[in-house]
Amino acid sequence: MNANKNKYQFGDLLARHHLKKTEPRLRVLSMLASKNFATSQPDLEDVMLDIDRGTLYRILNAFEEKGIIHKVFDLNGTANYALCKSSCEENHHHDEHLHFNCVVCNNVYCLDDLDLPALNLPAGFQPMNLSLSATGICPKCGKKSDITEN
Amino acid sequence: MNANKNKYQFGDLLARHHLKKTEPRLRVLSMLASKNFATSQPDLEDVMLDIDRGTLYRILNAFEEKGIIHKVFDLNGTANYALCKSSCEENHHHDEHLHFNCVVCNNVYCLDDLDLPALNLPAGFQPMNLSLSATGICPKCGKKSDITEN
DNA sequence: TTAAGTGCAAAATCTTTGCAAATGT
DNA sequence: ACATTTGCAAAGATTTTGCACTTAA
Repeated sequence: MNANKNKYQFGDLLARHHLKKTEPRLRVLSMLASKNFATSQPDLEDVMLDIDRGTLYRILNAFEEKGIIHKVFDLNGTANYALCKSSCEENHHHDEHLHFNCVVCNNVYCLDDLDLPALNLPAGFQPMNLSLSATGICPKCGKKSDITEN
Repeated sequence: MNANKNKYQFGDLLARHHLKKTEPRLRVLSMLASKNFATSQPDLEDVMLDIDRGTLYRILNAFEEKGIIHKVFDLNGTANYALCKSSCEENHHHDEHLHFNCVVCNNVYCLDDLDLPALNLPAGFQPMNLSLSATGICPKCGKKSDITEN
């Protein structure tokens, strides 16, 4: 079963980061794992009404500090969270990263495995991390409007 | 005189957008114009203690709606504001844009006139706006640490 | 003169924090 | 059994809003 497999994986993941395997944490992890785009704190809260808001903040902050998830800001400046890919789980995050912000559904897609073209910055700027973010229409919303037009 | 010249320019700018030329607005404009990086609301507030906080929010929102300034979020998710370049003053913002986020001073530099390399997105994603954001060390902070190392 | 903008104060949000009870190891 | 984590409630911070007064056009 996938759910069980994930539970093991998540338990492991938490253990590796010296975090106790608690129910709220596992639920946050599986929620984030189930989506291919980043989820905002309000959205998480809506789905997990029974988890205390303060606890949710603490969980998200802890996960972020440990590098389990990363935070991106959407068009409204709201923090959205996504699981880090395995390659950035241990301390250093990916160097290059594309975030696609859909103007319709407002979801943030993390398109990690895209090779970004080289970039030449003005003199003196020392980049540590590049992230390209695009706004536009995501496949899901693009499809919807096609249908509407029929 | 530069100050006077700016006042005229800003008055004009406001008029073009059907906004009254008020003192708080002119001060916000000249503050933003004086920097080559985006300024956060808290920073603006600190400098302009005598302008009411609510008014400041309203001014910034009005400017943003009119396309006079644009908003970018820094590493902490705080909104930072910068004057739009002339090319994006009228309604549509620049398509391509580089924001450089300094991890030391936390300033956000808008490096507009940089040509971004072409990018190929996964199928279905329709980009409307691309913006590359980098984190790293800005020239000013890079220089400081050089000196410290001597 | 009058519509728009400001300042002040109150409300609505959003986020963090302290502490006692519950939970994982 | 003990250190962590949770839930609840209170405190802080941030942002928005209503309204009377002021100001630019």
